[in-house]
Amino acid sequence: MTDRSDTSRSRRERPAKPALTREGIVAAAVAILRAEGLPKVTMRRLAQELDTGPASLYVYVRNTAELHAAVLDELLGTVGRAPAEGDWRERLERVLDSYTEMLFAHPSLARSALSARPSGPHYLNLIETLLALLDEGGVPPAQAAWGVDLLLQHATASAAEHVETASEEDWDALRGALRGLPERTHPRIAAVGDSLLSGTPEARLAWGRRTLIAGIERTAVPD
Amino acid sequence: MTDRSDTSRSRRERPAKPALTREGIVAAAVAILRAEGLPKVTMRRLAQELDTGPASLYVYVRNTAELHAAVLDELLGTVGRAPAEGDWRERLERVLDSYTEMLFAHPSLARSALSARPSGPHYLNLIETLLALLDEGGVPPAQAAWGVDLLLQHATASAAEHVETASEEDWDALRGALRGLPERTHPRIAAVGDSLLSGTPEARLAWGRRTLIAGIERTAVPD
DNA sequence: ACCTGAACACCGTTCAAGT
DNA sequence: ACCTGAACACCGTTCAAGT
Repeated sequence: MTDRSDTSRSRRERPAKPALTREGIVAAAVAILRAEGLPKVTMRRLAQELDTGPASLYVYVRNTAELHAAVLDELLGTVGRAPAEGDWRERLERVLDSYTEMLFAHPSLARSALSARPSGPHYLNLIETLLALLDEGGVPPAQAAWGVDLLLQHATASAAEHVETASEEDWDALRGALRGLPERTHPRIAAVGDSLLSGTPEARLAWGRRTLIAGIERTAVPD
Repeated sequence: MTDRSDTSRSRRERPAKPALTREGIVAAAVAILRAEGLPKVTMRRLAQELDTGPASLYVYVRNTAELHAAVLDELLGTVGRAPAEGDWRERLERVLDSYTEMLFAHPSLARSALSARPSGPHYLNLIETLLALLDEGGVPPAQAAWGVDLLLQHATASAAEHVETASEEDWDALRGALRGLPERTHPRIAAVGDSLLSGTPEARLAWGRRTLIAGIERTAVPD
């Protein structure tokens, strides 16, 4: 079944092995991400894919976190620019939607994006686009700046929540716990019923976004 | 220097070794968390602390994720209840503050809380408290239910952003990238200047919270 | 039922040595 | 300067065997 055996080892049949450069490394990392997910994008696995040892990668990449950040910015390339039609609200939501969709496809990347502040060119383009849309909507600059952070955090965190770490069982556990609570000790939970868990991810995401925008429009930043 | 050598190995000088029960395991995990942070709270390290092999822990804990969730709920015990004084807004902010403070002290726990939906008793108490405060503020139940999720996500994500993974360098990188952008291609970023990175974490957190609450108060949930 | 030693299948990162 | 083999110091989880 396994074919990394002796007989096939020396045949050169690996298709399009990327060069050992930063670009080639990132390209190979994206390929592994697409095929098997971020947890498999490890230094060792990547080195194997590039027919070298893990130590070689450290010439081009500081560490695993930086590698993951580079992968994120690469995927962000598909998101950047704003759509041309609709009023600013619609367009804002569409840009955020495209960012979110990308992250929903790779939740573990969202997770890493939360702690490793991205600063790649595609990320900067996204910020520029969002700022322009909020400006068009008449949101004061300082408020818009902090607002962009909040909107991106919301999208990123929502995606990160979907890493598939037995999370179906977590949900069942929470659902069960909520239903089993006596009204006497937890009256408000009983009162809201299933609302705590209702709605599709998309519906909750859209509501969250509208809620954030409504707040951003009317909450001034401190001096 | 190292004293896990032969001579000291058989002396029993470990203070207050917790019993091999779920409670004892969680207690030991919390102790390691407090002393050395979540990354050190591993099955192997924990087993070592409890003078046993890692395999023994699997009788009481399904896997590492479940262990971390149990640790989170344990620490959540210090947060639960609402303060008695002030109007609902002040009290809401204080409860969220106490939740946030705990997570800021353990950012990696926040990170794991984002993907492993908590469902422990202390977490349920926190939800109940937040729902009661929003109800007191006149927020419709369904809106409050989704709002609680948004508020907790904001607090958790903000804490998770602070995992110390060379993040000082990330910040510098972002700051430098923002400053180096030509006004021609990125006019809005140039226009908002330092606003994108301004403010203390506390100030941004407080603004985010007020922004969220303002939005939650006036954004209806879809039917 | 509970506990364990040993094994399987991995990790990130560093460093001395080579080219 | 770039690249590497080998090592160091770890991981989570399973399983057959013991009590």
